[in-house]
Amino acid sequence: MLTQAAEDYLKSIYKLEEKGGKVSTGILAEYLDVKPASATGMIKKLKSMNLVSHQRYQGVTLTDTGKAIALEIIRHHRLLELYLFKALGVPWDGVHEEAEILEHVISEDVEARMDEFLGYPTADPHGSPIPDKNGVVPQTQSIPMTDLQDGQTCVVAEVSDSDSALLRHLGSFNLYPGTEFRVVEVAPFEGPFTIDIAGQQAVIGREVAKNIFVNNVEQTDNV
Amino acid sequence: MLTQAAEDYLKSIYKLEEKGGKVSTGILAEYLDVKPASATGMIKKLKSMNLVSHQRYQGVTLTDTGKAIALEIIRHHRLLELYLFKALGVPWDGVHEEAEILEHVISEDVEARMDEFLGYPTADPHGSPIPDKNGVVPQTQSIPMTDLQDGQTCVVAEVSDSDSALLRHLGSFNLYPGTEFRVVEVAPFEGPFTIDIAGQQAVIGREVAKNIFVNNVEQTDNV
DNA sequence: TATATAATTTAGTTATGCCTAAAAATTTGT
DNA sequence: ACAAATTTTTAGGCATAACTAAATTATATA
Repeated sequence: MLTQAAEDYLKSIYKLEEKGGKVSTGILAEYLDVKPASATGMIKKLKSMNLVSHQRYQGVTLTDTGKAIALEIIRHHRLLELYLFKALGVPWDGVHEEAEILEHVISEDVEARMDEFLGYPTADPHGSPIPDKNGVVPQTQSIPMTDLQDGQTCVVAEVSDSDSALLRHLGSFNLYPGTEFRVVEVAPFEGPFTIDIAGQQAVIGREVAKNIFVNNVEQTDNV
Repeated sequence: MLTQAAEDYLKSIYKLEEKGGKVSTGILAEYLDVKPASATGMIKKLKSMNLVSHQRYQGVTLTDTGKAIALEIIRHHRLLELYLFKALGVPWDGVHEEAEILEHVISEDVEARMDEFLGYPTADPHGSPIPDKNGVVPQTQSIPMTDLQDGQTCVVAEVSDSDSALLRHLGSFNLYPGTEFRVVEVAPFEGPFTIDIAGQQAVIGREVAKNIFVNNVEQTDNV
């Protein structure tokens, strides 16, 4: 059994690999809020367990085994988020913190039972895809809200899940995955977005918009 | 926040206080499967946090604060057992092991939501009382099955929860809390009990019977 | 291509937390 | 009161996981 810290490192390496290319010790350390030397230490430990590949100064990569474990933990996390949300009514801005702890301790049996209860879901309450039990991640195609233009209609696909204040803010506009909205105006010079959500207007700043991903984009210039 | 080990010590002290009188270092150590020196060490640590009272060579007692924490953990454990059983269908011989881990990590919010979902229950799947959120333990009066005589009818109140093989054995007879049965015969010389459960006869050995507690005992010599 | 800068690794330290064996202290039983 | 049993103290082990400082290696640029 891996320690919680080791699991967190694997999960972080997976996420960093997914978003950018090479995962350097420094980037990993920054992501986990530890010093680079600490990351080097854990990388050596994970390498000795054949969970990562690593050559000095060349960044780190998950092995197939390491990737499987990372996906398993991400699966736990997202299933838990959805389960807590749907079965126990935990507010969507609170599920991340709960899942962050529980993801390391639930059994495979409980995982399978939650999965069944939820009807084998493919996305968590923030729209992030839930890997299936074989580690296959459902693919979605979404673009950042910051790429939208005036007059476009779209559907929220996913929002960043780690800042609960942001989630509460989005919730106050009813801006959840699945919500449709139309871009009324994009203010010039990197300005905010004015959008229309079911008849209600809302102003969304750039920094917030960066955390929102959408799909089903259509041009609907007519009001 | 207490460590898991510290919480386990508090829980164990509570259970030992409940069953017998004085909790000596040796008894506690044996119960937790550690050496007496380890127990002494933890007792000192708990004492420094005002969770136990202790005078050298005189055994250990929970303070009010320590007792409250012990009851909180026991509440977590038993609520979890019932929740896993009812909401997720985990078999009753498996819920103890799961709860043993989760009891240390669930939040108060999740605890409260499980409690609400379950309708503020007072007993877990093995019949053990669930302390309420103020630490009040529902009182029940039950007697060991070994005290029963021929011809008595009773209802299973509680069974020991820590041996899953025993639980599967009882399950094979449908002998759950709430199950009614009649004692057909008590074999002499500390022999086994022959009982009738809804028309099915079963033979229950002394060692098993010691782990079963019953109430609603009535004399019903007539067949 | 040399050198300055940045990133990474190594080595050693700190801190936590729980455990044990052996020796010393204390209590208990007869 | 003495021997036996129990408990405590002492001293140390092991594992995890973080840190700092110094050394090493890579890279960027002049």
